[in-house]
Amino acid sequence: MLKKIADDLLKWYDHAARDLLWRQDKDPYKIWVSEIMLQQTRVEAVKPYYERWINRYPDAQTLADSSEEEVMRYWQGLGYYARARNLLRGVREVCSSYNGRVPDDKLAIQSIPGIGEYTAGAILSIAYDRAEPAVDGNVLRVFSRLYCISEEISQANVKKRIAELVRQAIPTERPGDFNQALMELGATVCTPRNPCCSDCPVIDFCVAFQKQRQADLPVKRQKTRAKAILLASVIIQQQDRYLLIRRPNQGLLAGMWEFPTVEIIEESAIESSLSEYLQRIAGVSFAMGEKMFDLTHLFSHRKWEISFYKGSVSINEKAQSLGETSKTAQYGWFYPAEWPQLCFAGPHQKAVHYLLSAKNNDS
DNA sequence: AAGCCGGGGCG
DNA sequence: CGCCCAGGCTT
Repeated sequence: MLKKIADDLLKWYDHAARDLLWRQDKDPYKIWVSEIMLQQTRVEAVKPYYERWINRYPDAQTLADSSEEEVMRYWQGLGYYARARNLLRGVREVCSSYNGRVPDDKLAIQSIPGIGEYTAGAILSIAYDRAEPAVDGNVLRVFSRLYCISEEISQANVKKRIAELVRQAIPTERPGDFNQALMELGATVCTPRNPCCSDCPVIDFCVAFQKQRQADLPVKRQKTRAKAILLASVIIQQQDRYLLIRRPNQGLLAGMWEFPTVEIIEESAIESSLSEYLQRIAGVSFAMGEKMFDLTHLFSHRKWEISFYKGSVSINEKAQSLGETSKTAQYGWFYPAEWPQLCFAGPHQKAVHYLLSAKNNDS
């Protein structure tokens, strides 16, 4: 029975599998990169990033030798930026402690930063032909339906049970293809909404389909809604350069650049709040100008509503502050021509596009 | 166990 | 608009 599921699934996979760059060889480093990029990220979004990445960093050593600054630029726009930092750390660890070879041991590989339960199983099965489960959101959904599991799937014991069910079904011949086939099925047929059961290669084994419960599964607890936050940002220009500030090294959008921004607590206190902030961060006196535009940006757990204003700083302190720009500074004055070299926080990247296109229309 | 961490596509 | 995605780490 389990054997038949694996056979049918693999037969389906052999003709239904999408042609993806990272499926062209089993280089553990390349599989690793693809799995990290694919975490919580759709295949279509990953494609261009993966291609550019492999062209620039074809092997672990090349990546290990690169600067975090540059690596972050190659990741810019993909989201979840800790993934890139962990990948760089992990690759450096592999080069220094494992002689450049990605470990094939479950315990060792899972101790590498950024590689957890799922990614460990994915790399071991795909790159090393090891019969390890790789249980991601797709597999949880597929199995919750196959076995009609109606408990909440984020619970640790439910995940563990599903991992064991997968383990029992893994064929020894093609464990990597089997895991990928499960994910492919979840991504293209056994989808979250409107699963296409008529196309399913394992419909005969699906308990949820037999009970017509597939639309009710998997059961997930509801997430807390994104909290709205009001922000004010200022565009400050001095002699063709603009003031930018680097966000703290921890937390949301860590270490990325943005226009000076404060949270609006009191509508009437925007200017004083910005003044205090700019005095503290950059040591300049500030005067607010006209409003330029509004912008909203939705994260998974937060919603930013930003108003952008023009602003200026006092002449006296200008000369002093213009000299402060440096790569490691928490703030700096940059020409628009330098902006493309910087990692902007998502919402501010939108503002940059707006400003640059407005500039081009002027000239 | 729950919260944090991005960005985009889709119904 | 809300949901979800080839999750991992921190608290």
